[in-house]
Amino acid sequence: MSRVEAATALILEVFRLNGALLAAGDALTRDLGLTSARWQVLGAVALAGRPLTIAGAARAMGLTRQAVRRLVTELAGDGFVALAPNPDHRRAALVVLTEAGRHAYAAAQERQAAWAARVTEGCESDSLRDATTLLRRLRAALERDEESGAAEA
Amino acid sequence: MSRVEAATALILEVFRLNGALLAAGDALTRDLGLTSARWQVLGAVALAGRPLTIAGAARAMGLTRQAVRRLVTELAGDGFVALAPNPDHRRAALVVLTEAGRHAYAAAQERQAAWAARVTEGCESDSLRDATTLLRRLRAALERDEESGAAEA
DNA sequence: AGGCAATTGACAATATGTTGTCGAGTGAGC
DNA sequence: GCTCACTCGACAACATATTGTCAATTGCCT
Repeated sequence: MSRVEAATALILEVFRLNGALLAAGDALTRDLGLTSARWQVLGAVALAGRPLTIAGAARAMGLTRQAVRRLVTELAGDGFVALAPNPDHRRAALVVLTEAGRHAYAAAQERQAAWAARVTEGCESDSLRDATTLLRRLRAALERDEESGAAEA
Repeated sequence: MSRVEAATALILEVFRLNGALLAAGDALTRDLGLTSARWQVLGAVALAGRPLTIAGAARAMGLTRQAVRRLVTELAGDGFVALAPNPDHRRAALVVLTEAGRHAYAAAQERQAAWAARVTEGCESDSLRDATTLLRRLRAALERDEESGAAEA
């Protein structure tokens, strides 16, 4: 199997795994009023160390501002986050977790830890790390390729 | 870093890479009238070895029938595929590539090979294979976990 | 034959994410 | 201070994919 074939197989598996992970995350957090996407937003805000704007959270998650904005609007409507005035920028409010948001996120995180331990049973930590490193490198190369002359090929 | 932390990092990277791959595939095939999703449907049909129904293609791709149905309807509208009567099942028609479909898929495949060779430069084939194997195992464990008692946890 | 469970395509509702566009706000350079 | 490029949130349009539901079809079991 050539390198290109191996890469193609990896890509297709990433697509499948992505779908399966989203489904698993949805199931894991459904009764908390969360979904995979909403949970990930809470995580970005919770783990940032400092308050984030919508655009900042989007950068932290690798999504577009617009996608995160929609999720934040919904999360705010459901009381998981609130928008606090930003002293440094009148227009770009800061997304902060409410008590309910912290609570839901903590519950989700607990479940995820148990779940992750379960499904990675028999996996070496090193293998997981190696795979992560490879995917990261691949994505870096891919993004480099895009912004270079790939468009006019 | 614990196994759970390593798994979490891997999961987040899968989400990001998935998004980046979709964007790259869209850019790669835009002028052919394709997208990542449509291209993948053509691939499933082209590589199956035998004619596929919509549900069969969905299974081959790891998506739902409904998602594939929509794409097939659009692809048929654009002349990339056609629906042929299925001798074995009056209701479930067979998806077949048209001449235009074969043409577009071949062009996309050529570009993808060059692209994959470019972005995997410096990656060992073995590393790609190992990562694929790990992701596959992870997904298998995940799907096993779902259908077992994970829902009532 | 007759019934029944599983599969299939269709349709609807919803969630997620992208691109494109716009005006408001910010900050650096002049 | 002015301008100009950049960033930001908002809005709209669209692509992708899921769940839920339904009736038609099929094949198995009795």
